[in-house]
Amino acid sequence: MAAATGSSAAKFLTISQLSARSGAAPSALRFYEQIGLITAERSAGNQRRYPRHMLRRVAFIRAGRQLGLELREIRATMASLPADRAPTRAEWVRAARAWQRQIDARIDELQRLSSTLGSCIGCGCLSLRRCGLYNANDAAAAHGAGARWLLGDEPPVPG
Amino acid sequence: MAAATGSSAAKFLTISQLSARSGAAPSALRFYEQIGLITAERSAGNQRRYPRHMLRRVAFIRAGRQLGLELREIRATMASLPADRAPTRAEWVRAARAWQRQIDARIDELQRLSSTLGSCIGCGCLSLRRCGLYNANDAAAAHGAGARWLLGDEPPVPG
DNA sequence: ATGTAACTTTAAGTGCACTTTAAGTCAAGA
DNA sequence: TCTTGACTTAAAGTGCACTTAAAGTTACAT
Repeated sequence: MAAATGSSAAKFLTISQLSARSGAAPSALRFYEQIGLITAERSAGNQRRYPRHMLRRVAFIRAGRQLGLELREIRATMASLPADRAPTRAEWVRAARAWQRQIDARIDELQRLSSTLGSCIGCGCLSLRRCGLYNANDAAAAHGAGARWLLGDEPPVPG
Repeated sequence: MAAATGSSAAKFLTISQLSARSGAAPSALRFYEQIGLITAERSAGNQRRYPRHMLRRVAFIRAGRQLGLELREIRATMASLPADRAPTRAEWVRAARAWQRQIDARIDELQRLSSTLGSCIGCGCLSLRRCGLYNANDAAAAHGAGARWLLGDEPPVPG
């Protein structure tokens, strides 16, 4: 076996070890480093060496991506976590709660849309005037146009 | 006032009328046409003219995008809707239900992740061995690496 | 008839999150 | 020492969903 591969009890991880255990491709890890999401120390020969707590950090990033968060949002949340050591319990709880709020907001949004669609199924959505969803989406209405008339093909002029 | 702008009771809509009422930019409408999501008839002078039911179709696309669906998924769902006329109630109900299933699946996924994060907050996630989330994410596990060790920095070797 | 807003096209550009490529360097077993 | 896999870099490429630009045409009130 070549390089540092296999020394699983070592203090530092190589990029392929971190990749294998975090699920992020090596190229992704280099990219994360480029944009300042993670950092790496270097070996004598200029290869990246990651302290073990970096695995938690990368896992956190991957989990965020799975939740549909953008890297910039993840970066914002991670700004409260230390880059050079494992977080304390209090630090971790704060960060995790911030995410839970974002997830829950997204769930609310989807549930609202799901129930909109539900009523929509109920009414058949073939007539705007009889559709209870008429102007149901305030966020879109605030934008001026949006999905105000999700189903209708007539302007909101009563009569 | 120039062009067809303002004739809101007309049988056909211009691209800017459809844009204003659907919330999609004219460039987006042209793009949707390019990839076959919508179609347009043409005026004598080669300008796009949309039948009124096209508004429903575009609204459907926009709603799907808001739900986080990709255009290819939206296209798949819309394949069951007629391109040249308003859908019947039965057609609409089928399509809407297909979406509701997708939304609900996404909600389930997020709720699972939210509760994972919740337990995670509870345990502090500073020790893999004591963390109940250990291997909680089967989807990731199935992929080989994934977020199997969301929080830990040790391999899943008990003892 | 004229002015101008709205339209047309094709091609290139944008932002995100990466991946791939190319050319070269490092690490370690045989 | 040699070989080979793992690593390094910078730059270009990918896929998605559009937007912007440039150059020219159409529609319509006046």
